[in-house]
Amino acid sequence: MNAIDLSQLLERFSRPGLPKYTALHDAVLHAVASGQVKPGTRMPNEQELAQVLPISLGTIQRALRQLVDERVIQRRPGQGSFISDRSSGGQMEHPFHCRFVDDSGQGYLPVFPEVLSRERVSGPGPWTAHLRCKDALQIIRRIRIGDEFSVHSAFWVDPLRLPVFVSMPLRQLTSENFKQVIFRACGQAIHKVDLFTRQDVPPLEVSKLLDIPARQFCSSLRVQAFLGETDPIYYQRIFTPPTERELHIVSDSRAPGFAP
Amino acid sequence: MNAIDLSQLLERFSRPGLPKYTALHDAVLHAVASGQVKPGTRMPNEQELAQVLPISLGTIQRALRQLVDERVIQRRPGQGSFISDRSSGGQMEHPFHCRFVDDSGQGYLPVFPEVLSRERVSGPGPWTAHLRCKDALQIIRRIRIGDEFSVHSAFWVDPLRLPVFVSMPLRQLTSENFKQVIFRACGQAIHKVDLFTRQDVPPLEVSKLLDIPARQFCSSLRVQAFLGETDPIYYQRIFTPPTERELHIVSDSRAPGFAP
DNA sequence: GCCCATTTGTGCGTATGTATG
DNA sequence: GCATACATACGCACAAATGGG
Repeated sequence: MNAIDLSQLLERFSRPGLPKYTALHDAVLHAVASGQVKPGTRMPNEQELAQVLPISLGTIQRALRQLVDERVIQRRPGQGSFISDRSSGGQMEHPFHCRFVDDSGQGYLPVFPEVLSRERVSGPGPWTAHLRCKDALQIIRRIRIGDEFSVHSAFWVDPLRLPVFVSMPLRQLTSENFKQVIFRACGQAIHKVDLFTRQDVPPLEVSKLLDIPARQFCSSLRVQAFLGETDPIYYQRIFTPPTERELHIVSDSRAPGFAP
Repeated sequence: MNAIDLSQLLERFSRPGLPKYTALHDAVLHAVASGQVKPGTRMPNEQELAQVLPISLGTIQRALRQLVDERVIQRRPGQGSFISDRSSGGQMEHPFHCRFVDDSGQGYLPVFPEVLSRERVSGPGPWTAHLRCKDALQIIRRIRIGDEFSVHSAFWVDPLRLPVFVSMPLRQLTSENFKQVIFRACGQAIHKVDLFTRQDVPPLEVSKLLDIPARQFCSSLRVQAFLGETDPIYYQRIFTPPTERELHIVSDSRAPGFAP
């Protein structure tokens, strides 16, 4: 990753009204998300960036600090700034905001998504309150966790807003990371995600697909995702059958929030 | 909340080696956490702070920006900076990093904690891997959610590190917010919380306490909390009986993390 | 609708401290 | 000890949002 590449990326992500530190943040994020730079890669140092880019040192530091907060990069005095391997890693690493812990307790079980259907649906529906649009594009997937069990995912977006999900070939949809697709399409990262969980009996067709008894209680997870802080971008519902596997919620929550 | 009070607080939280923006951040946080300032209160403006405190404008802005990120304050151009009412509110608002959603879907069910026991326990135990100490102080609580059901909480800390939990009267322990206690004792906020959830059968005595059938599956939540980013400070295990109530995980996760 | 004071938000340039190899 | 590179901090200038007259 050299400063020239970043300079070009930066132009693409610069828009009038957008703070420079956000543009730089998004440019780096894109370079990582798209696989253009591999984990471990060293970035140009602050000084060089400040010379090559039309951004001052302090502003560059602010952008990099945000990337550190988000675990996208790591910075070490005397050494440099490096692309972190935790956040993106490879293709399609973690399908949710949560991941199932493997036997070691350190890593995560691999996931294998399979798209079952993609269609426009008319509202009102579960997505309506969050997305604030009547009709939606619905993508149903079955996602195999390791070689142990499958979860069922229903995903809704506004097709007018994200036509990319309509046009993208099904085959590609299978291997794509949805968050990454949204980031590429909107030029903005998903920052806020609200999770709601409870025990629930899934609809019959879901039980059938997951190959579990009818009326078997599952753990249900609703996901409300926002672009930036307030802008609803997708809605999702996931059913997980009973399993001994622990779900790690990456609640990296930087908020203090007082309570035991 | 005036600048003079903050100035005194700031001195208390200033330590050699500690960045000024952290000291200011912690001072404000303490003022909020301890209830000295009420939600909605207006803070002195940037200029005034920069004049009264031995901190420059840019540094003050950095501290305030962090507080905004953490939802402790809100800032509005042309108006000022205000203590947010979401984060702390009052006494003992949310007992977990998660809260049960009420009927309206907007608010949360009230919680009523009850301390069942507090004792030193010898390791190794569930806490050992996280806290990295053999012996621990264990606090068992039953927490009533609304008037509907109860959850069971086991909480472990290192008594050498947080003797306050040993010395505090039981009655006070009941009404205290544990995170707030830790903040007061350590002068530092809990930033990182790892959550792990799965379906599990609780021990018999837990089933009995929660008044549910033996061998009834419950939702189990493990909590690993850190002071700052890496310093383990407490470990907790919570059993929730089957309920229709949704648990809202405040996963305010600012990390982008790519995936649908 | 428009001007204006207030307050936050962004950005620059620079200086100095500190960790690493 | 020394060069490198990040970390903190300062002071300033101007832009942008808000609310009141």
